[in-house]
Amino acid sequence: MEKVIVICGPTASGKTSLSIELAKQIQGEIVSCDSMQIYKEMDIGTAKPTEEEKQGIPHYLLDFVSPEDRYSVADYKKDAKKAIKEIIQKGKIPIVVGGTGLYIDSLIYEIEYPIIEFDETYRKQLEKRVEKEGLANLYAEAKKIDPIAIEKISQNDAKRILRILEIYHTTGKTKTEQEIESRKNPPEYDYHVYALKWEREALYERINKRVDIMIEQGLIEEVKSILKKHEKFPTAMQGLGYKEVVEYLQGKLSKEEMIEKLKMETRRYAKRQMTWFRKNKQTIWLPGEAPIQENIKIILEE
RNA sequence: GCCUUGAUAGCUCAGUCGGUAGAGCAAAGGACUGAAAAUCCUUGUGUCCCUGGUUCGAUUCCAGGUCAAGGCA
Repeated sequence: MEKVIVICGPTASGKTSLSIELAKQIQGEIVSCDSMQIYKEMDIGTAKPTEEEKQGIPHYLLDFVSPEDRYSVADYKKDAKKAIKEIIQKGKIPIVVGGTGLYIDSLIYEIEYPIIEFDETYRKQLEKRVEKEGLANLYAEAKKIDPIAIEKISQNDAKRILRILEIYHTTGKTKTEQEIESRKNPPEYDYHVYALKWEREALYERINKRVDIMIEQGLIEEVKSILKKHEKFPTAMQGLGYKEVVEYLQGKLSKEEMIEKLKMETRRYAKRQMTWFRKNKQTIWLPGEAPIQENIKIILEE
């Protein structure tokens, strides 16, 4: 089984520089695993690696989706598998790098997502019903359809309640049934998962600094020009840095408040990422503050 | 200098007719299968400014002090 290296870790942990240095030394190519860096035009706020930073290393799944388009794990799984295959065929080693835990899991656990069209009309219909009838009604309905799945879901978790209804509506299957089917196949590659670890304080300091740099580099201008160019953003404007700047541009926050909020939200995001990555017991933890070469040594010894 | 008001959780503040205290926010921990940088769940946090008095018992009442804000000189 071919080996695939996975490098994850919270935001601002140094994944990019580690992965590029590693790729240079082992004839690797990089498959990004980041739900926001996929978008075109969103460069500063997503801390997308620049051409200079890439140092000639090919990067896949970066900068290829319009902010107007919808993109999901299912798309990611398909695109990432294709990229990995291509890299292996070239005789290079694939390095999956990114902080989107859900996307990483779709690969390392080989989760299958059958092809389903997204039913926008039905989603809107459900959202209207939430407004009119209240979420409790839909919760009750979801409970009837899939009592097992609903056990794990809070009565307030609108997204997941709607998803149970959506899956049933479009496939005629329950979420529980679908999840069982999705786990049928064993992983196609030998994934080696590494995660960068930092002391909380040190990581938070890096995050704060990174946000200041983003503002200096012109994040506000970037958001303005995206808003000018596009009208609808099904997911892109959920990105950290984008939604906060939008609030600032709408006059809901002062510039200082916006910057503070962005830092806070980014710290919280990093915390959620760490919770996610801790779950996977086969992950090998790398000290974030160690010299890059030392972490590469650990990876090469595996 | 005088008068008034305030001092309680990391922050903003509520409260205790005297039996050692609570909201929001922040924080910490967790969940996560087609929106995931999203969404959601759980949980603390205390010399109640200091010193003395009254009292079985004071964060609460009284006196003095310190600091802060406002007013008058």
